[in-house]
Amino acid sequence: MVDLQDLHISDDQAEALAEMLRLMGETNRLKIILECLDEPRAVGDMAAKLGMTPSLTSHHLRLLRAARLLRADRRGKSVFYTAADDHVRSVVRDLVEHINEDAS
Amino acid sequence: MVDLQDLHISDDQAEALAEMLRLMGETNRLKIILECLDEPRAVGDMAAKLGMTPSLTSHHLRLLRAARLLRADRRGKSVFYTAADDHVRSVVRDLVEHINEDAS
DNA sequence: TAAATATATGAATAATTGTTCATATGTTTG
DNA sequence: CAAACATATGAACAATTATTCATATATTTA
Repeated sequence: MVDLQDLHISDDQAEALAEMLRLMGETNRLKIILECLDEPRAVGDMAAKLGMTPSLTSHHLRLLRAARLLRADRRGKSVFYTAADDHVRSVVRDLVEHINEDAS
Repeated sequence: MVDLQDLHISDDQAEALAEMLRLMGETNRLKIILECLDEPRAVGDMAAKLGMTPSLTSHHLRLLRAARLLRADRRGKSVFYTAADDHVRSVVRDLVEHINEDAS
């Protein structure tokens, strides 16, 4: 349970939070995040599954990586992306939970 | 606790979630949402506090209202905005919680 | 009812951002 | 080492979006 006071976040925190939300607020990127939330996914596989070019996928991945939402891990020719940490996983899961329980 | 399956949301849901995140992903709008999350706030008061013009504030409020994140309530000359429902409050609080506990 | 106050709206512009395409880099395999 | 494969990158362009400014609407008060 969150107290009212806790909602007063600093300007810097508001900007940081907004940046994270902005990154998640694009459908393609959100889908990418969801794809590689639980297990590492190769760039090409995601591109194919989500119907986008590898190039575009890579551009989005770069933003997500720069923001430390995802991390990259090369295995041979492929590069696998995963959620950077449990914090990210937790945030995204909470959001999905909310969407799912929202029957309105 | 969320099972892996729960993260597979439909395309429509992904778009809906992305739209919500996109709206929250702009610093001014996020601050507006935070302002009027717990108690109704007048447009002018928010504009003054957040250092933005009433016009711009109103434009943002229109988007938030259209997306049913906030609802408007006129009292005399002023219009007060509040979080549309507990779902919205809950989502935003969860996000703020995450930001606050993120000491990394 | 006229003036003052508060908010909303539309059009125009500025700024940001998503996408594409050509090309480069890194890695494996013949 | 050359060819093939996977990903990344930069520049250019397209699309979206934030902001401003002028003006309109709604409400109260003199």
